[in-house]
Amino acid sequence: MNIFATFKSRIDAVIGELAAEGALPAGLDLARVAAEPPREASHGDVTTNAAMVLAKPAGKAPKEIANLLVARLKKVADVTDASVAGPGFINLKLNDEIWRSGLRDVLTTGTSYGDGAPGQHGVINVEYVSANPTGPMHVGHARGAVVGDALARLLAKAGFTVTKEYYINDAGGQVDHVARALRARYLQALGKLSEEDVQGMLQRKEIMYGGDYLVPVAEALKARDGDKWAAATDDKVWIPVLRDFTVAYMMKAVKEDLEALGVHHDVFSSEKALVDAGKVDDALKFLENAGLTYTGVLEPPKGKTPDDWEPRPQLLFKATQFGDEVDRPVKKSDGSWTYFAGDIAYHKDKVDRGFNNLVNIWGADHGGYVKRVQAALKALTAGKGALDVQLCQMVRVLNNGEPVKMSKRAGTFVTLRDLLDEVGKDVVRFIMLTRKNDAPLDFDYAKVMEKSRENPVFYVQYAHARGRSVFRLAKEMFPAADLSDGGLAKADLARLTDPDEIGVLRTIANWPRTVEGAALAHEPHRLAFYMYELASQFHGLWNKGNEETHLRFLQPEDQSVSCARLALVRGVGLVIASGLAVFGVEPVEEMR
RNA sequence: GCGCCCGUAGCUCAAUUGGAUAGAGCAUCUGACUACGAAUCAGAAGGCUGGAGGUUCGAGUCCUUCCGGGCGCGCCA
Repeated sequence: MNIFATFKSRIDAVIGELAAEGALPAGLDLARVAAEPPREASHGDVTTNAAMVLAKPAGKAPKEIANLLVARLKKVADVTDASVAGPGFINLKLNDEIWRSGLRDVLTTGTSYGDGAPGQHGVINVEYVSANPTGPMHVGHARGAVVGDALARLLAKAGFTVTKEYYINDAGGQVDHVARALRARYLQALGKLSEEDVQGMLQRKEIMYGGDYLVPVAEALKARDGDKWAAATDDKVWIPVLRDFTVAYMMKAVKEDLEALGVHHDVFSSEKALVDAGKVDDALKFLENAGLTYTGVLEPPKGKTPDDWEPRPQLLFKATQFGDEVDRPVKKSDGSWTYFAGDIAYHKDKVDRGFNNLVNIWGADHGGYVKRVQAALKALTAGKGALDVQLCQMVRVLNNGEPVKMSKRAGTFVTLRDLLDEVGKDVVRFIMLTRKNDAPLDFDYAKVMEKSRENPVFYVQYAHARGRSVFRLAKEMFPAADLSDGGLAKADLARLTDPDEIGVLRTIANWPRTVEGAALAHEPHRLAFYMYELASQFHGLWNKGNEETHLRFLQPEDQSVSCARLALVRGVGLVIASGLAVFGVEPVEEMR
């Protein structure tokens, strides 16, 4: 039960009554009326802006409306007081019992507390990672993977039906380049080239990928095929073979990395399969029939004409009709499709599979690409499809403040494996979600393992572990008590009276709002801040008991109050566990 | 040059998406351990939200413009 949603509907009902009696105009739009927790706790328990947002449409002063509403709201269930404040806010004070009943909800629903009604928001497709199968996953991919996965879990929790998807860029020039690089490493494995030869080829740009991660791939190819491809001269023959071999090898590695990170996709879509099935041709035919493609010549970008610029007629998509700055090429000069053409086909494919609500998680370096894909989606769906692109900024990897250098070209970059080996899956996942994704993130090996309040993953886990340790002790202290969630739900929660105890219950009551808000905004990181806040309150309460012993959770002489407080401790634990589940992080039973 | 993102306490970041007196942590200062694990907690101090205009009951949030930073800008993906 979402307390704020409950009061939103009660407030709406009061407005409806007043309208029915003629005190307010009928048919007011209540969409902007909100029932929220006030920022300032001293303002009460629930605040509403109703009087202010209705002032203009109702043609009355905010305070006048507020006074009308306050008189009625005082009589609404659970309200102990209502008052007008500031420019027309209405502050409601509630019976503490409402927070206690919120805690009972947590105990009876467990970690599904805060879930939206399944399917209430329809279907949605989240595409993330989509790393090129040309090398191992690095930190940048890891951030996208975690953000996408957490967002998908969050959306599911809020009541979306979610499909998690990965787009494999296994067509086009990059995978051919990898095939050529693999050929060099293969010849090296056969003893026909030296390391110096390979580095020379790299410097002369004869091959584009030089990382030694291709060495084991070459060994594997040699193990399978011997020297079968050593003498092959026709690159139409050997490139497809080596390319497919690399792609398969890399995708296997990528999937293993994702598995180790706890990321699972429902669907893997292959660009090559799309091309082979003729879907790119179909999609472009679709746009052509709609009159949205033409052959034209693009102007060079203003103020920055590339050295080798030459005007060239190309097949273009009329992206400007859908909000993009320029029309975008869909065909290369050699007649093959551009990457964008493939992406048009891919997004059409998603739409054809029934998805009109799409989210893509990309690296920030693809920011310039967003508008054209959104334009394409509008063109493909007659404006009905929605595509939100969440861009992930850089991750700076540090060790005790020292930057760890990354360069994919030189083959030295921080891989996802490095991260996992260094700090573990749960820490990687949590830290990646402690910033909004469009802000750069510092990932410091040393700091994320620190056991201090500065380290949010530790701080939140510590709160959970502390709660568990109370239960271990409680079982010894009250062997006969029913400490199951169901048993605690029956505890006499009226024994929870301290303002800080009620404060924790307030935060717990805010969890469903937080989940829904974060889901609709596509911002999973909000849950990290929520969990930190809840942990902070819990630690505060714990420590208060150090000085005021009557506030300690366990009172050996008073099982009734102990059980009420255990219910609170359990509620905190369940909400934290529920947030960590969205993050794909295991709550710990004890700190080691 | 153009487009997108960003600019909040000395530092790292929040701010319920347009709400009330802009909040946390670190660092600084002051306190609390014969403990429910102090790996923590309580308190103090710290601000012209980059600058200037505008929109309205109300702006860190929206619009315009300038300054500063990041990313990108036709046959890479």
